[in-house]
Amino acid sequence: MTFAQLRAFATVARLGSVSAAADTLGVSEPAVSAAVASLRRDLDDALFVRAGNGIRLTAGGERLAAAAAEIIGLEGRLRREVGEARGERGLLRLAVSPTVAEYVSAPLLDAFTRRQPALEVAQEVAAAEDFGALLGDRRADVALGPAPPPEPGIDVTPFLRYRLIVVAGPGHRLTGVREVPLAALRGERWLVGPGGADANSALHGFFRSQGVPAPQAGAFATEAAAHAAVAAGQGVMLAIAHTVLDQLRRGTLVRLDVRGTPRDAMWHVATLRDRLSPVADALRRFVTTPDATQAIVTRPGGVPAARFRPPVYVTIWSAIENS
Amino acid sequence: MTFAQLRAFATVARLGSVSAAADTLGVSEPAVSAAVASLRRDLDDALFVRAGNGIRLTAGGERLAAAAAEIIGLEGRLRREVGEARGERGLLRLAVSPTVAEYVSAPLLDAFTRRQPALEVAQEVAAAEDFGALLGDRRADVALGPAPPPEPGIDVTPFLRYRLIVVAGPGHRLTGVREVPLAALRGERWLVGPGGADANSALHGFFRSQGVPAPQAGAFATEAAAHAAVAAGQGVMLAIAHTVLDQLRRGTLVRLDVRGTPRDAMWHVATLRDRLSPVADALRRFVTTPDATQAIVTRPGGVPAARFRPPVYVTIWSAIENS
DNA sequence: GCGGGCCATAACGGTTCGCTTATAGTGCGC
DNA sequence: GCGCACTATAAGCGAACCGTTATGGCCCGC
Repeated sequence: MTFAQLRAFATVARLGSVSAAADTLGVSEPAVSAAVASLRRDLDDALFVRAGNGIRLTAGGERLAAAAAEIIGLEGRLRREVGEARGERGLLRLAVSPTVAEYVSAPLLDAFTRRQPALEVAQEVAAAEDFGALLGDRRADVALGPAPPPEPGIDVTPFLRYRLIVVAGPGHRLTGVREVPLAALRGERWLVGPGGADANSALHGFFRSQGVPAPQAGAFATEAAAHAAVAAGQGVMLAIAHTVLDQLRRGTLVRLDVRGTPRDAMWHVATLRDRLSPVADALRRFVTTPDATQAIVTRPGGVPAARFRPPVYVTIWSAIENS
Repeated sequence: MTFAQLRAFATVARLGSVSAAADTLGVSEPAVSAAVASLRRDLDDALFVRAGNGIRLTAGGERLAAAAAEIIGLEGRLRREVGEARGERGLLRLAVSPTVAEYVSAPLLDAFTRRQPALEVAQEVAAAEDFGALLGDRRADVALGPAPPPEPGIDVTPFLRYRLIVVAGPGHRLTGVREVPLAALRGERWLVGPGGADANSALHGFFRSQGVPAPQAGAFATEAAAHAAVAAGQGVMLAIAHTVLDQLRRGTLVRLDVRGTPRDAMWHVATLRDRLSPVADALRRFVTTPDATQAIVTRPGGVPAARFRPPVYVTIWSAIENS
């Protein structure tokens, strides 16, 4: 499999014709046909079949078309980035957990980049289990989130304590009751944000610690959307205290005094132990400063839109295992 | 540039040594050295320099390492996906705008996949301008969001009307005032969600329509977080009415009767005009049904976490332009 | 039925790749 | 200063790649 072959197939898939692809690529038709034949052999899939006066992609061909376009796009980005790297400003690549992406990284980076003007920051959202792989493959310089599993060569230090509390809508029947046992909430609908589906989420950990099997939760695309649903009385939720402070103060959410809460947890910063770039090291040291904590906890009215870059979600596939 | 060369360089970057990389790759040291030399020539960058008893990546080398790991990971995913495509259940690839990702796609897909059990859905978040490229490159079967710019071969049809209103925190000085001119809100802090930074966001369109230059907005990682900040009195915002219905009813947000609002807008579904897969066509038809509208507007308590897959953000690079 | 469009295969040459072994250059530490 | 560890280059060889022209098979439409 080569880039040229992928480009040939992507063009065929896009135009729906081998000869048209050969035309736009500026080569003869058998050249494209040979590229496809090579991919067919390599991937053991017909990729497309003739269908009357045209072709129809197989299921494998559909997926190859998508992946080929993505890979070719990445190759272009690669050339651009390496070309632009000469004498350019630094690039800091951050891996963050979904919750950090939603509540921590924007104010944190806003504060950090004010101190480091000529700096470009790219964010990727990933699960904490993948932080080690991302750092090891140099896809990220710094990772922020729950503590990843320990790994040789990876340095993990806590930087911010947060508390998890159970919140519900106003007027909940258990409002004001002290030391509610978790079992008393049986039958409640538990709501979670985007990271809540997997087995080592905060919710699962909390239930495990209380010896109660984890409930079937309702998932929302963001934590804040789950907060709003809880405020509307659609369920209860294990929330990060400082993200719901305003709502608690205004009474749109109420805290339930569930046994086992408040539950303390820490966000961690993970980096490679050695060969750390200066910017990465600066961020690693910055996150533990009071300034950083201040920026995160007293979240202001959003960061200036011009300085805001939404994070990018990624899926991790180990880079080395592939033949 | 070949996959083998990228794999060689990624291994060098990960291990910080050419000979160690040769060792783990099971080849001689000059083989790896030659691969690196070829990349150096190709990209016109030293990639790494010897630094005492080891190597140090250049800025270009850092970026290449990250991109190489990503490309190689993609190649592995490609092989897996094509291999698994045989006789498997269908795959529906969806491109959605940030707002659709936050408020529309989860309930919509939950309702849709109940009718189509053996279906896997992958979501990518992108700007509406890129919908055409994503569909053309076969990276997406269906796109949902604001109307993308018209393009030959792309079919765009509206499927859901929504209204934009201006909301503020309770007790805002302009509460109850009729027909507030936009100019009267000068000095207000405008808050936006993740899509609000670019020039053809809803906020920019609204200000343009009123002949007022767009303000410097405060950006949040999610729309819901911006709602919460508005409720806390940190600013005003142009919100999608049905996403703040509960808050308006409870009085945690109030609507300001700004001239030009409510402003109607439509979400559109975009597909290729021909060669549409059966599932894609089914979804295209489903989104306009009352069932779909119902599922979106009366957003329930989140979709079951087991059925939830967070969307993936992507950056678009045209696949064909690269040499 | 037959021409024409379209894709697949064959045969072949020039180039690059990927690997080897051998050897030269470079910087660190004793 | 010299050995040592590490990287870079050279030379050579087989395989794969990328392109061409020529030709065959298949399906559609006149």
